[in-house]
Amino acid sequence: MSNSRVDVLRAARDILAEHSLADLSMRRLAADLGVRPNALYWHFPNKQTLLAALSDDILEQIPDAPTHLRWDDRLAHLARGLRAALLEVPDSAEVVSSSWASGLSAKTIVTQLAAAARDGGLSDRDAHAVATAVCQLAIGLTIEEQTRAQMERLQVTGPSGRDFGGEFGDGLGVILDGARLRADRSAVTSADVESSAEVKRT
Amino acid sequence: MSNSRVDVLRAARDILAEHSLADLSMRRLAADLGVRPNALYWHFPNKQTLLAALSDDILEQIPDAPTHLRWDDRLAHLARGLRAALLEVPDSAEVVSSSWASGLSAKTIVTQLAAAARDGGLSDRDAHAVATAVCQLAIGLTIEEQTRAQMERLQVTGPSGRDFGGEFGDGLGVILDGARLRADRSAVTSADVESSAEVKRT
DNA sequence: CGATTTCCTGAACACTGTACAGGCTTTTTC
DNA sequence: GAAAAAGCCTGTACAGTGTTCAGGAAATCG
Repeated sequence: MSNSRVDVLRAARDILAEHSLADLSMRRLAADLGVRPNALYWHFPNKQTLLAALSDDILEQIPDAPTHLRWDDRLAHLARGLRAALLEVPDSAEVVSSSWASGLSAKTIVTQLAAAARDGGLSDRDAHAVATAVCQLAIGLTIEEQTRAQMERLQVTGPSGRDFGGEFGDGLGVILDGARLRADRSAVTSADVESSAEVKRT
Repeated sequence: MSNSRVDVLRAARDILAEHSLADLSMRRLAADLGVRPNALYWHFPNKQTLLAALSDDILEQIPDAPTHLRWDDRLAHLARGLRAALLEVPDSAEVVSSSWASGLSAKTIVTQLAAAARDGGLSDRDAHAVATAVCQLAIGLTIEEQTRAQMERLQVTGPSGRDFGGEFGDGLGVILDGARLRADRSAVTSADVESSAEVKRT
């Protein structure tokens, strides 16, 4: 009869899925759970941390990259997984964005992406740079896409005519090219120092 | 005695500068202008479009890139100008992000960045991809930075220890590397077709 | 002068996140 | 099996939010 923390998160997800972030109020969420609004404050200290937990929840759906893939393909795989996970839940990109900004959520996807980049021979700095560039691109573009989708649903605007999937693929391609270029560079500069150069390109 | 549209925008900027986005309510803004809240609805149909105008206002401060620079340095110049303009006004990155998402603001910086990339010989698609990657990186990272700054100001959190300037520089470097790689590619593939190849790299 | 534009007021509506104190069940412990 | 503790919720309330509507004063223009 009583709700648990995961019940709350599931209900929150459902509101996003069937309505929008604007409809995700503490009152609405409580009503869907058959409970008074302040009951939610037993599970979460405030709305912000609730949204952060929801954000982590959504990003946990990203599948791990197959280990047999080359590092750059693994990067691409994770990146597309991130975008797919965001697209799965309407307005989730905005939730993730503000949760990352508030520092209340995990950002494990960044470390996963960075790990893949490091496998390509990139320095920690470069690997982290690639990871953040990919994440910001995915999140930023998806915010735009999902906001448009919501506006179209409310009929306040017609179709944008933009191909967000294409834009993301193009941007990802540019970043990956940059990453590969740096992988090559570090391969030649460390060839006489490192012996276990696992780089197998060209 | 009566306020004009630009007065409202200036007052809104001041609230961001001296307080935060959370303090930028219609009531607070009206109070600062010595006016009742609903008076603002003569100038703007709603808060969203007010914020979009504010966003355009902030991004107009980005200086044009010197024409004597090479295309990639011009790109870097514009990118740093974008970041600098955002850092000038606290919480402006979040304002710009939601204004872009709502489609109510101009995004001229994207076309400027894309134009610079096209000067490097990139296709329209690639140029646009580079421009969006740069913008999303700048905006996304600055949202995090400014949110942290606000939290530190309210003492809810200690210093993050992150070097946002460095992270931005690194990410920008990766994207620019990707852009340069594509510039080189299109230079060789179009060498036998185009005669006016202005690319002067290596 | 009258008409029009520009800017504002007063009052109200339907919301929002959150705080405090207290109460009922279910589970754990001695 | 009684006592204690967890877990989850209620009632009420506060202080704020964006926005709407009808109306009004003051400046500008023909």
